[in-house]
Amino acid sequence: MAERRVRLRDVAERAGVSVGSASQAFGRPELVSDDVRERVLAAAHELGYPGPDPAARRLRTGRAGAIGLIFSERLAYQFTDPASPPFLRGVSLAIQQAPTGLLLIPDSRQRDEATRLVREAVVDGFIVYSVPQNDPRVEAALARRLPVVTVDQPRGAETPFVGIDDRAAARSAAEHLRGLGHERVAVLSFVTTLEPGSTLQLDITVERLAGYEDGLGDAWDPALVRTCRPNAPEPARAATLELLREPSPPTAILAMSDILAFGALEAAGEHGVPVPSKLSVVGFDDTPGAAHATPPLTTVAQPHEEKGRLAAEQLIDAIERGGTREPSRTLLPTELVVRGSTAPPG
Amino acid sequence: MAERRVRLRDVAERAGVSVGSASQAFGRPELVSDDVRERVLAAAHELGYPGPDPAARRLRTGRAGAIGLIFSERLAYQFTDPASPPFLRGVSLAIQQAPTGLLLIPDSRQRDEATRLVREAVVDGFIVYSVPQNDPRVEAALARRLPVVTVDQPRGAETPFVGIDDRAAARSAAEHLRGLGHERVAVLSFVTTLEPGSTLQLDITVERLAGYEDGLGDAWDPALVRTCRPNAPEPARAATLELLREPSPPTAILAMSDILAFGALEAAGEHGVPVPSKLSVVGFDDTPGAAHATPPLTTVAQPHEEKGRLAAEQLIDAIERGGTREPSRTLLPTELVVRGSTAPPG
DNA sequence: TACAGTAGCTGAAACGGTTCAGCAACCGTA
DNA sequence: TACGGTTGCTGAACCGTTTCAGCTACTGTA
Repeated sequence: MAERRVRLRDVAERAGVSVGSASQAFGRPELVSDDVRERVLAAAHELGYPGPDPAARRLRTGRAGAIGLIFSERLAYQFTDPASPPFLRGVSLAIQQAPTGLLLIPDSRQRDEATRLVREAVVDGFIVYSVPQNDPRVEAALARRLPVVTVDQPRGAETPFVGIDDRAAARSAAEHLRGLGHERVAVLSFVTTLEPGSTLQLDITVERLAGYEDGLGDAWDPALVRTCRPNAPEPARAATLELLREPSPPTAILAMSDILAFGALEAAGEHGVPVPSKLSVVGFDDTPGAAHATPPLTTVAQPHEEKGRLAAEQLIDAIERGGTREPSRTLLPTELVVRGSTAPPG
Repeated sequence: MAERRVRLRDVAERAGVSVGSASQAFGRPELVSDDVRERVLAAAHELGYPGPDPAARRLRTGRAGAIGLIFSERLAYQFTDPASPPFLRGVSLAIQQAPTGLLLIPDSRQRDEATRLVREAVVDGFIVYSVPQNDPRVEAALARRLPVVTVDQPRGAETPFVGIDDRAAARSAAEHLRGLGHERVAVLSFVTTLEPGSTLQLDITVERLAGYEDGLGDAWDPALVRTCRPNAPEPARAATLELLREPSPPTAILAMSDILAFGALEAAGEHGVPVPSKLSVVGFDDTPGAAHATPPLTTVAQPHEEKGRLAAEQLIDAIERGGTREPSRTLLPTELVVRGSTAPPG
């Protein structure tokens, strides 16, 4: 079967014109006469020509018409994180303006498969979204010599950067609890490196821990820090139950995400500890569910959508300007949103 | 500035080998001697060669290494719909196996811009996700003569199809209310066509309306159908308030999405109508928030993630098999999840 | 020493377009 | 009639790879 693919050359031949004219008929119709254009289009139709091959056009013109998005975690997992949709919404807003496509690059179990995908992506630039330090995919992206914009982490990337001041944001949450009078404050943390002992460090975890420590001052107690993996309610629930069962349980909990905070609330309910009178909980992200939780969650709001939009806009801008540009650094504001899940220790 | 791009030819020259060998050194290292491979890699390093150009490779090999995803609505809006993340999670699961990239194709204000993006996408196939009938982007995708899989709608697509039986699912929700004894049942519906009077029909809306009618039987009253646009709580809230203010208000509401149902719950609260004792509400989708709503929402669960996974798997399969295949039709099961938002009329 | 077999390299032909210099034909004007 | 100016078409170069037929040089065996 598989009859030969129809090429522009075939169309030109059938229409009785040169391939050059045939190409114009599709790409720059104003350059050819009506007569030629119609003949070409008719021939294309008769032959079932699917239109100029994108790959070939790309090769010649040098523009891919898409930007690549490199995520931290497995792609599938990424879509369980409530922070992703607003971020992607922001990115979408920007690429609809261009307009340009968005290529999601999945992670893969094998590290080298993953970097291969980065090397082979047909894109004009990359957004690196919250990726650990020393991730080989970032190096692969940089090696492509295309414009790259980093979001959230890695912190030290030699590219334009868009993010928040995680340390200050975490500090504000901790100070809030401290101001209420809490002395025993536990922390539900993300992992600090992706695999134990690896160099794949997650900068924002480190930053936020530092911020919590800043804000808690002498109330900071490393023994009350629990690492939750993955970022889901269940591990947080388990960790919280464990904390509550201790001889002198914490009176407040700082969670690095709302998701973790939800797990904590769940555990408190199960254990019969009323929130906020006996236990205060602070989240991070201000996801849509936070306001509707019971009790409504006190949390640190950060502008996910804005991050996505700015990152994509900066990238598109860099692509259009032809790349080179000194690394800029955009830190967006965060805000502590005080709701019903925090109160003085009771 | 802009020193000339480094090509494989330059690397070969520097390493003192033919371009053929240089190509092998990258792509099929087992075919060249260690000596050549090392010389090539060293030369590449010295010259700052970013690796074989993906566009050129694609042209030559004929594989794009990515699949395209065509959404119904503006991309940005799409990420406000809670059904999208699980769907994308399913797609991600499948493409991580391959592995292959996922190109999101944004809609654009101008219709022709949008179809241009479809025509120019460097992909091996398309997933059409919940797109209206006669959408020109679907035609553009079909014209590419690449494998296409349709999800949800358009219903009549001449491609493999993955979806649910929307009519039966809606009927089950309506029958539930009917079984509880409700006589006056309102419906919060999606729009039926994208623009008023256009031929861009949304099949699932039509199907679900038919299902509601089936299930309600003689209790079906077209005057109690309200169209909510967009799919967001606010329009549903407004419509519900309006319904509740009528002389003889409905005792139950069928909503085409949980999002709409949430708006209805909100309105009921505002209007002082207790749910479920004075007003029953049924949603659709069983989104994560449904179980935690107050009261917990009775809703029709549908397997979004499964849809995404199956669609992507079928597409990848078709691509690997070289395309041709008779259109299959996969209808996934739905389930009415009865929670606390429905009760006999009181 | 002769010869078959193998490993490794070269060179050129695709892949399917876009772009552009150059040319032919035609127009209007003096 | 001569001539500058348009308009529209052709043909070929080029984009940067991969692939493969064919060649060379070497290895091992009889």
